Amino acid sequence: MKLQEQERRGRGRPRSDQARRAILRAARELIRENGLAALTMEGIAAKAGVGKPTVYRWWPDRHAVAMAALMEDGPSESGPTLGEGRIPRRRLSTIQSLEQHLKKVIEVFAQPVGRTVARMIAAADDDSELSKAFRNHFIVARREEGRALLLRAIELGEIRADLDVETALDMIYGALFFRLLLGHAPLNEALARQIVSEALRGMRL
Amino acid sequence: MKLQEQERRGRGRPRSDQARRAILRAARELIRENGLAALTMEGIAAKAGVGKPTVYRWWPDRHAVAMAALMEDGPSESGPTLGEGRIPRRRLSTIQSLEQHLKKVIEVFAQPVGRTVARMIAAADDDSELSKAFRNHFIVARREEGRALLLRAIELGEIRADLDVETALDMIYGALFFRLLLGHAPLNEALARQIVSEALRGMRL
Amino acid sequence: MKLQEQERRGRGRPRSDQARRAILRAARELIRENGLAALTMEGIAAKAGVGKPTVYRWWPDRHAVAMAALMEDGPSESGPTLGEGRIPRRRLSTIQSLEQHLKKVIEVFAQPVGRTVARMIAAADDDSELSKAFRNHFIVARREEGRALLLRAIELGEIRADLDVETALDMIYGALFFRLLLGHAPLNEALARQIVSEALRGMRL
Amino acid sequence: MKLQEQERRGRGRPRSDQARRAILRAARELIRENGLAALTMEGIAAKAGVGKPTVYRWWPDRHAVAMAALMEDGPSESGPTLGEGRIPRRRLSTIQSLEQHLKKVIEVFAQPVGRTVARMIAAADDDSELSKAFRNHFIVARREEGRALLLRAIELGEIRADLDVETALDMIYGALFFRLLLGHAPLNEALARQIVSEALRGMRL
DNA sequence: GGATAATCGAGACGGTACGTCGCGTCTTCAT
DNA sequence: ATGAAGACGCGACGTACCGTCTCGATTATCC
Repeated sequence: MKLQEQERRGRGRPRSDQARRAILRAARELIRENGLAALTMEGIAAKAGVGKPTVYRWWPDRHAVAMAALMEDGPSESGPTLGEGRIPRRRLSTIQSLEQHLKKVIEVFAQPVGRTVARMIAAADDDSELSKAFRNHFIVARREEGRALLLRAIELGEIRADLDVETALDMIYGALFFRLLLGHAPLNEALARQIVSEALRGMRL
Repeated sequence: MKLQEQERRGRGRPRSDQARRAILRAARELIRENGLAALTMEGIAAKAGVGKPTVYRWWPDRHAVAMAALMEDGPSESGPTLGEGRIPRRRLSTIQSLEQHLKKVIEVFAQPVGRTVARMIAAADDDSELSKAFRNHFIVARREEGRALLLRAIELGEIRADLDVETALDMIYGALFFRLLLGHAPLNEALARQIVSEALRGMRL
Repeated sequence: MKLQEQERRGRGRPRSDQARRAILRAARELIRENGLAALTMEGIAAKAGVGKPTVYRWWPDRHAVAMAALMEDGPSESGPTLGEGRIPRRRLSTIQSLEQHLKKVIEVFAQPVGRTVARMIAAADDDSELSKAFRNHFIVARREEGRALLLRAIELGEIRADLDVETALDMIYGALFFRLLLGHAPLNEALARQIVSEALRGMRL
Repeated sequence: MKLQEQERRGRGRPRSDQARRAILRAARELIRENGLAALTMEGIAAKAGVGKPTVYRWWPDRHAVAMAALMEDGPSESGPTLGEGRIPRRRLSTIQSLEQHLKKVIEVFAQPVGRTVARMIAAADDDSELSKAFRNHFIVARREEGRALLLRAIELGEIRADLDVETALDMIYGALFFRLLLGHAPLNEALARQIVSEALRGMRL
């Protein structure tokens, strides 16, 4: 990261970070107001009080601006649910922590912006760096939290050691994603409990 | 219902089903050739040898045409995997049948059109009848097959009777969907086995 | 004429003169309401409660319908201003009659429909029978009245006998037409007097 | 006025006069090739190698483009027929000059483009600035030449001083217009002589 | 009186052009 | 020499009418 920034240094006057922030702020508000489909580069530039070429200088298309905008203040990190000293403090088992974690994830993604984020991830048909970063920011990071919990649970002997962790994670987070995008059943906190409960029976020693 | 239909009949030139089919055929080919993003109403009309208003007379936007087109000859039904007489013939347990079924689903959705279908489902942010029909056609119908298999398995005593079938189904199919849309891991036949295997341990008596 | 009508007779359902009248009536009202430019075949058919093909069966395009409609109840004939017994009765000289005649013509064409008629005549770039009939109905017929008056004036020795009647008529009616279409000066009754006055000095013995 | 112009300057890319000229040129050629009725905004834009919005940025509709196009190189000015030193040189009386002038006007308007121009003037039912400019360019300017000639003739004692010049001008030019638009009689050079001759008898001392 | 046939209202059809919107690029001026 | 402003070429949008056609229903003449 730092290397990239340093590479950029030296050539000409640095770009106005103020313009960049105005653009992202405008994009964010427009998405909230009218949804992703109604987001246009022209609208962003106009709302940000910025020329269109300035927007294009930073991002190649509206999708990229939207991703950047949502990553800046989208659903916030769910926080350090896995603090070393935290679990003992609350006397939560690792599995209970997983359920708590899933509840938070559900809470975030059940909101309008969360749904937008999920749709953007699903709809993206490219493999640009930004797309990867976006997926990583919103999904993979959470899945990593889940993985850490599962590994810790194995370590602690709460679940069986020969668990296929990757598949288990896809089943857990996939169930959330599936309900969110399909809409065939509610995406509420009860789901967290149900998922953990069902998964647990398969993961028990 | 009948009254409405009767009211509608008899007046004016009837809609040309030939035009309808030509439109869907053109849309299908265009999607296969250039992908969903490059699909335009104008292109569809031109390729179908049809006026633009005729396309709009049938469907409100390109998304709807695409859905209708893919539903007409998208990934075909995976077939009657649960025929009464079939399972004994092949000597497959219900759970083995589920794995076979998942393999077929994966096979279909791993193909380009399958990915397109999945993205369309995920990206749809409306609840129109067509959207529901599309989801039903491609996802819900398969999930129903899965449910039938699980219920049969319960009946036959292959898995525990107090299983939360809905959650289990969301975990199974969600895992597929998740991998397909996130692309963080391959969507291959091995996944079917892994999913069933992991899920099974939780579903055993 | 009768032969043509007899030739037309046949087996099928005869054309509905009621439909014809409804079409012309609708066209007339639409012209009055929104002007000629806003007149459409669809609008006419809808307003007349008639199918489009029925309109096309009678007239080839909207211009033709408009002409037919305006000819049916456009500016009415200015009446028999040249009745043999009428002039003596009113003790008007032929030239005074000409002025009266021009006043009536001006009165008609100064109205909105009159302006529409004039524009239609000017804008027509075809030489169809209907166009000729239209010009004849609204312009030539009046010019003929003028010619009759001039010829009579010559006969009576009110103006010189070697007058170029055709040119004189074009100058008289052309002046009206010119003001109407150019709009550079008012088209009012005073003009009738001015035209006759100026023309007369050139037409006197 | 100057303030408005100054306000407008400096911001943004200036309008391309090259595009403007290409549009007018294309419109002119299309009118000559297929006539006014076949002129479309789309055709103009395509032929000019310009986007449709650019055409609309300059003119509101096809009529306006046509007017602007014809004004740029329509029938050229008939030239300084009333040069101070010219009349004596050619030993033409003012009235003879008027006849010459009318011949030139006739020559121009008897050509296809001249007829188109006349029809456009007649058909225009608005009072936009452009319509006025168009009428002024093609008709009023010539009528002004005629007025100058008549006024000079009065000055020189060639015609009577109490002539109603405006009415006389309308009769003279109206006769041309009338024949052009009605087409009931030829619009040729003989007409110039006839008009002047007939008008003169009324204008003589 | 039944068959035949042209017309009727209705409205979908293949088209053309409309006028607008947004794209991504460019050109100019002010800072 | 950057950045806002905004025009540019382009292409698709969704709509309005065009003039034609295909329906079922109606209304006349002819056999």
